[in-house]
Formats: sequence, structure tokens, C-alpha cells
Amino acid sequence: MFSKACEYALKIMIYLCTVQEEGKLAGLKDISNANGSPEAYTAKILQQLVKNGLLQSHRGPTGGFKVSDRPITLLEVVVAIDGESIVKDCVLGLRECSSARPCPVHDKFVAIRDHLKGVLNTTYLTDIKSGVIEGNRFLKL
Amino acid sequence: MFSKACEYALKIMIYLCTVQEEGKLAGLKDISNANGSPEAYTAKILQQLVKNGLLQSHRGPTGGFKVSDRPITLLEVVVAIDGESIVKDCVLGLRECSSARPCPVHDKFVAIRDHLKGVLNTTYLTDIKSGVIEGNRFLKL
DNA sequence: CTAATTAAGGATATAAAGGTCCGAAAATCT
DNA sequence: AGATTTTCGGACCTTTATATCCTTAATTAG
Repeated sequence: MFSKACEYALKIMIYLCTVQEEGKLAGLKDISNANGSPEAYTAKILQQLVKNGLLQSHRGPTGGFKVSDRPITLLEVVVAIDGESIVKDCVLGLRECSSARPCPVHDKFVAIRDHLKGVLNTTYLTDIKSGVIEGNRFLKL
Repeated sequence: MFSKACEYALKIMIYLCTVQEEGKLAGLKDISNANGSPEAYTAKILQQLVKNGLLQSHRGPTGGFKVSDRPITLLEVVVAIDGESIVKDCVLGLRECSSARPCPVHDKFVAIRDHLKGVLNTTYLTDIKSGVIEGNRFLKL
């Protein structure tokens, strides 16, 4: 469904939300540790999230990452890493696929995609962080 | 969503259904042509569909491929090529993710996945071939 | 039987995703 | 200022997906 990089990105964002008490920053080691993602690869993903304005970073000692100070949806995270293909492209790979010129499964998948897009677009990071903080939702294993 | 190979496989199966008048066989060239997939790669996918019992093949002149003579769902095709990951694995990549030990988005995605699985599991190739035959659903471009 | 045709299957090439390494740049602390 | 810590960014390696090539096996027609 999502690329590995995108899976990591979502976990990173959720984790950073849970740590974000009093504007504290979390470092790379901390982050990759918390969601079980390889450190060097995690660094790349963090960079990309910063570039896309979803995270803010600060270098040097006491440096690290924090979530940008505004509501962020799951969709924004997914699009930042995987692009819009998951909510746009034809499931059979047709370049042109619309109700005017549909592929054989167009209608069926429009419904599924709308469902997916709806969830991604209305679920905010702040909505889901509490479960992790309370310890009954997990980011690892 | 699906791998390229799986996209091809779905188109192959649908196409073969539309050609399947009077038990006629379709050859590799014909098939790859009809859905715009590279010939040699299409051959590999056809082999895999035969191995999985979704197609039957026949060699030699007048040889080719035909859809196995029983109702086949989209899910069977997807699973034959991509495995069950799309309907089984955690979207955040957790090895263990269940209602007993859920990831932060478990509930939201259970609903989406059930929707997807439902469509794949109840849509038969015969249900969708008519649109292609009538010429108002397309497999190419 | 021979030639022609078609799928099967192994080997190999190419592209993309996933992942690592290391030096440079920025910030902090002493 | 100098040493240290941490992110940035480029180069590189590994694995998987995508795609091609070519030989072999089966089948049919002449």
C-alpha cells in the first residue's frame, strides 16, 4: 500500500507528536530507535519531511526535530513521501482513466479510493497520538 | 496499490475472458498487444497464472491461453501475483498488528482493508468483462 | 518425419527502492 | 577559538521489481 519509506515517515511523525511536550526536540538516534527504522535511512526520510515543511530541524548539540506547529493530516505525510499516486493513479495502470473513459474496475475502485482518501485527509496526527502516549497503541515490532 | 505485474495480470485475465468465445485460445502476442504490456514480461506473468491454476495453456500451432473454466475473483488474481500482503500486512509495517496489539492507525485501516477485500472477493471476472466487450471500458492507454 | 509454431524456463540486463557511509555545515558548550 | 554534537547532502552499495534474450520442449500441419 505505502512504500517502506512512507511507513517510516508516518511512524516518525506520530512519534514526534507524542514527544512534543514543551517544544522539546528529538534526535535522530532517539527517533530511529523509537520506531525500529535503520538510522541512516531514517535520516534521509527526516530530511524529506523537513523539506516538505512537515518537520522543523535544528542542528548542533540540543538539536533535533520537531513537528511543525499546525494541524497535519496523514495524507500530507503520505503525499510528501510517496506522492499522490495512491489517491490518483488508475489501479490497472492506465494513463487516462476517468468516468468518461474508465478501466473495467474504475467504479469499484473509485469507492475504495474515496474511502481511503477520506480517512487520510481527515485524520490528524494529534488525533492518534494519545493512544501511543497511553501505551495501548504501538509503533514497533 | 498493486505491483505492475499484478496490473498486467488483471488486464490479461479480463482480456482473456472477453475473447473466450467457444473455448478459443489467445496467443502471447495477441494478449500483450491487447493490454499494452511488454511481450516477454507478459509471458512470465502468463506462466505464473498457469501455475496458479487461473489459466490453462496449450503449446504448438493453434496453442495459447484460456481462462480456467470456473468463476474467478479479482482477489484470486491479485493473490496469485502479489500474495496476500495487500489484504493482510499492517500498513505501518508492524510484524504483529491486531486489535489486541494495534498500531496507531489499525482501526481506520481495518475498515479500508475490509472494503477493499470485500470488493476483490466478490467481483468476478465474468462480472466485468461485458463492459470491455461492449466497448465502453478500456484495457489500454 | 520434418518444418513451423507456440509456450516453458533459465540466464541476464536495467531500473527503482531500500539502505549505508562519510565528510561538510551549523550550532552549542567550555 | 576549539572541541563536540547534530543535521545536511552527496556518493555509494544491496536488494527487489521490471524487462529482455535465447534455448528447449511440446504440438500441429504438411
